Amino acid sequence: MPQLNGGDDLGANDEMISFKDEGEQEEKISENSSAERDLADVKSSLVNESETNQNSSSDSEAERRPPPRSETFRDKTRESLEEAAKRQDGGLFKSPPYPGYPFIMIPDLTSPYLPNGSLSPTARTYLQMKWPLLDVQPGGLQSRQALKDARSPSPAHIVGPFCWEFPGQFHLSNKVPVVQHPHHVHPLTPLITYSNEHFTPGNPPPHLQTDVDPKTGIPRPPHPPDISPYYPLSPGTVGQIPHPLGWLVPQQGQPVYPITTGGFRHPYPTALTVNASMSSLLSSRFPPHMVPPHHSLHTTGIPHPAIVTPNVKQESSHSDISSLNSSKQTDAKKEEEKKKQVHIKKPLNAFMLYMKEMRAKVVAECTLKESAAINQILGRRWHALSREEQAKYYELARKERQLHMQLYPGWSARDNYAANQQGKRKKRKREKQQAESNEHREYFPNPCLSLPPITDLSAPKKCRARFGLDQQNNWCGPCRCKYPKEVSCLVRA
DNA sequence: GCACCTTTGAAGAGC
DNA sequence: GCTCTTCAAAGGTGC
Repeated sequence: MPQLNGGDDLGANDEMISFKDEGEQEEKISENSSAERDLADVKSSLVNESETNQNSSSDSEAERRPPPRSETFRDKTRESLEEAAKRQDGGLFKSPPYPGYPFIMIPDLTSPYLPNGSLSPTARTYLQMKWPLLDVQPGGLQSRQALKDARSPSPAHIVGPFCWEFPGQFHLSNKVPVVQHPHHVHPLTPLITYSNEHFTPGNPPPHLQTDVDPKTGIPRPPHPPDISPYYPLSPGTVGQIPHPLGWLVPQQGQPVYPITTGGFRHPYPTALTVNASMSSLLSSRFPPHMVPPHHSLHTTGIPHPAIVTPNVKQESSHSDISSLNSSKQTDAKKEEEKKKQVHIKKPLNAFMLYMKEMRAKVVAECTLKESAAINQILGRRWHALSREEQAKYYELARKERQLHMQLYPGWSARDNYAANQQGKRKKRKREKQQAESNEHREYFPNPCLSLPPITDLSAPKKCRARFGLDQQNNWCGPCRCKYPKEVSCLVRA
């Protein structure tokens, strides 16, 4: 975990290891010719090919990316560590780039409208800064439309294929039925100020189909005024699109803040100012597991994508008729829902936030669709990022964790361990690894030498973890010397 | 329908 | 204190 106050590591240790592994892996790949390596080569070449294509299409990025392995990330990390050692002052996070985030940024939008109904200057400035595509003019119809759009757009919305091609769709996760944020974008994403490239006006790539109204021929806004499965709307509130600030800013169409038909009501009540005391107060009265599953509302009344309610598909009917037809099923489902607890997701880490933002871009740049390959590219790009760029994501992730802690004080990552079919996956993985280990043992007397390159380095750690420092006599030979250079070999010496 | 792949990071488990 | 494992996202793939 990056030491937010203690230094400049930013997960540097792990990065060092990972980066080093990657380099060594490439070296070893050239030396070995097993079938697995060949497969890995194929995959790697696929990724490299994609990256090559990206380079041809994006010279600026190619210039930004460090030359392969010569000026390695390891070197950068070493320099940074030395720098941090000199400073001893808390490193990058001494003065976070977003002090008070997100609570300081929000008040500007908590009351985006002036009493006369026009958009407030601050909100206008914010919207224009965040989404230059928006034509936010004071008081005009455009401003209202802009704000309406602004309730949902985000970087991914504007450039990515995930937004308007699959509006209001659900995603069924491998593990738990998950209802996504309507537009597959993290609610904090719009608050990210570290990159403006996604906000650059421009036409989507040709292969990204713009949703065009078949009747008018006019491209529809990225988010059709459809009924959001995440924020169900009553017929009278159709067209009220969720705000881009997601769960941080209560939606106009949300049941928790109903809008009267008489006029425009102040849509952002004081509940918006979620602070620790309030959150703790509410949570003390209403434990997270007691949060009503509908609409993923937190005890504060604010929906959060981390709250996942199972079997919500039936709740997202797109018409009254279908809702009536499904009412019986819904009743039956409700009983099942009661049995199942609300699934609160883990907060996203820095890399996940980075992936979430950059995935659409990579998908657009490359023709790849497989997430596995895309993630490989993103992983390399992540390492290619400068420390300052990474720091922004680390900071954002830190804020997210803090917010998550405030919203769900009693939540623990351990809760989600059990949620995954009682460790079924864990067991399966363990069995798989055990089988692999046994396989290696069959052909190679020393398991550490037989493992693939990356795990080869971790293998000595396994001996240490398996037998402990006290029983080093049980360690295999290479483990004694390879891993604990400073421990085992010194002991033997 | 579900697990897997693939990435990094955070956090819990276990030794 | 260290390593290992799981889970976050994403969507194609295979069984």
